[in-house]
Amino acid sequence: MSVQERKERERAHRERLILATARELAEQQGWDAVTTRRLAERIEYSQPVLYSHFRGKREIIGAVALEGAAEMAAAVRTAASAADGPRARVTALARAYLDYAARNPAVYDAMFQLDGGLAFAKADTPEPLKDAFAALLESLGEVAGDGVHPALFTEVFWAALHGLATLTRVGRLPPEDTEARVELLVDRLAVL
Amino acid sequence: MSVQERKERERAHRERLILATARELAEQQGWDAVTTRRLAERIEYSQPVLYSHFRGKREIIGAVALEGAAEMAAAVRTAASAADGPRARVTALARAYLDYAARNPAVYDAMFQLDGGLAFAKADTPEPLKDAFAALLESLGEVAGDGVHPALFTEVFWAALHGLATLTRVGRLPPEDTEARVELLVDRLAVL
DNA sequence: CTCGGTTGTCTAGCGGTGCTAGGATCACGT
DNA sequence: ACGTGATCCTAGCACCGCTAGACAACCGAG
Repeated sequence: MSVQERKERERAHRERLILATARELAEQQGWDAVTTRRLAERIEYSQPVLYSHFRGKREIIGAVALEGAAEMAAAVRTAASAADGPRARVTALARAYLDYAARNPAVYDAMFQLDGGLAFAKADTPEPLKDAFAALLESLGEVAGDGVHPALFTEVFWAALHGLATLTRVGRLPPEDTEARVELLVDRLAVL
Repeated sequence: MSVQERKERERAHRERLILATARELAEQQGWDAVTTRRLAERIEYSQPVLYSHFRGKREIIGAVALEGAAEMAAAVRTAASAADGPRARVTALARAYLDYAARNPAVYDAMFQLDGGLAFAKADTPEPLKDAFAALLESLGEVAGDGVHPALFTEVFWAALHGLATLTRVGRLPPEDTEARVELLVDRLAVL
């Protein structure tokens, strides 16, 4: 069965190559530039090969989005765990979130702006997405305040971060004041 | 010169027809369904006519976005002016904002999700966009709190609303708890 | 070692997209 | 009545996501 195993390894390797290439291309030139033809050319295979790994372009975007969700969850947890006290934790979380979005705009787009064919707020929500929300909940739940459901508070805080990230990204909010906005958000929303 | 005037009237009328049709089609079947061919067919003209009014599809989306910004500014002002006291005003504003986004998802997409080729946070920002922000500022400025710049506060509050609107729209936040989220947001962010 | 069959890949093409060049047609002013 | 200029349409370009069908390369059995 060694032959089969080798083939599976190669196949998995190529799948990672596809995703890495798609992501790289998207970060460099935007998702519009990620066409199946260009992507195929970059990985030095023909177009149909892509379809033996993914159902279509949507699924490629979705796969990149899941990667991003896992990375972001890790980034948020790392930042939060390195901070002392609830206030520092929440601030670090917010900064880490916005920082990730700013540094990986294409991945963030894949997660929230584009249609990656992913389900949400349902039973069949992919694990990385649920875990990313859980990562936020871990630090935000403790500052929800009395009588406020931690999940509801997390949703609102998350929505605020998402709004800041997207509006900043499209140039509607000047990037200079990001730090001031984060402080205002944490000061007001969190019950410390 | 009456002939020329009549032609200009007809031309303006046709331009409104294009925008109304694009918007209707987008609300019915999403922006993906708004192709130049379908749009041309619906207005009963050939494709190139569209290009005598707009540079391309982007500009059509942009024009719909500007319409939407004006409408939303009006909706927000109406809601705010009908409320007594700062707290009721801010709550009404938030509800009006989210309500407009929920009732006109395609227009909201044109404003914030799609590339309508519009400039922001710059000198050449179109008037309706600046005015929509001004409409928010009018009611939100008075609850910014001491030592907080009204514009900065408005940006943060707006971002939170935008986040709630978009995350709800794509199914990431369950719509049932919208009211609870609005109350939490107003309670915490606004200084009453 | 040969050979049948499976597995994998590519070429070619379909219907659709946004956009445009060039010709026909119509309505106007003289 | 007629030349002229504006207006509109037909036809086509290059590109898109996606797929059918031909072809080659490899595997295991005899």
